[in-house]
Amino acid sequence: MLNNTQIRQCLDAMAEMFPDAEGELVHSNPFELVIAVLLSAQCTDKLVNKVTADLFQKYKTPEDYLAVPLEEVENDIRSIGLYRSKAKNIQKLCRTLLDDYNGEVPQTKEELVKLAGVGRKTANVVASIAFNEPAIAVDTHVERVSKRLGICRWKDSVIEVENTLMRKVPRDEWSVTHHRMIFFGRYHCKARNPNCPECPLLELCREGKKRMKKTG
DNA sequence: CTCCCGATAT
DNA sequence: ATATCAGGAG
Repeated sequence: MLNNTQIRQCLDAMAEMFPDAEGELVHSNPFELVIAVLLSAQCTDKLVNKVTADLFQKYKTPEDYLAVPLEEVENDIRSIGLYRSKAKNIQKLCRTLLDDYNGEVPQTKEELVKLAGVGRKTANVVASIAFNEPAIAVDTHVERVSKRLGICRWKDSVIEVENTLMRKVPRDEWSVTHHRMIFFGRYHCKARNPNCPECPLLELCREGKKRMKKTG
């Protein structure tokens, strides 16, 4: 496991590699962000942006998504994958916004996770990006990077990873760290073919050293 | 735990 | 062909 100094090295290296890391989901208000993040589950941001380009032209409000049959929403997001459950969740979420929140997106994580299709990770992303609430959303990249580097243990659950990061990273760096870890994971410490040979963190990375030994 | 599920990289 | 993609619900 890495000590606090080594974790600091990780954060600094990621900051140097990806100084401009930020969310890549295109949106112009909290409602669009919720829809975009919901759609992004098990799916790349690039593909989500391709779909929402048309989607957000057609559907501006919760009422708009409820004014058409479920099959029409399904069809409009089909290329995303998991489209049946996501379409159903979108309409259910819109119904809740109208019934319980006056058509607005609630601002706290506690309220956000009550919405259909919004779990812990999505709630963290929305709270962080739309409402400036410090949060570390643990997705597949954050989890993989944290475990490979040794910031947390391999067997840790998503919530344990999140708690460890919140404990080890200063609160005012949570959101930016979240984005940098995602960029680091997406473009450098990739799931399939991590770029260990050119990694500034190789010397303190247990997984990286193991891989370098294996593949030369 | 399983299921949802199309697009993409390898 | 197959693993993986900014997960969540049942």
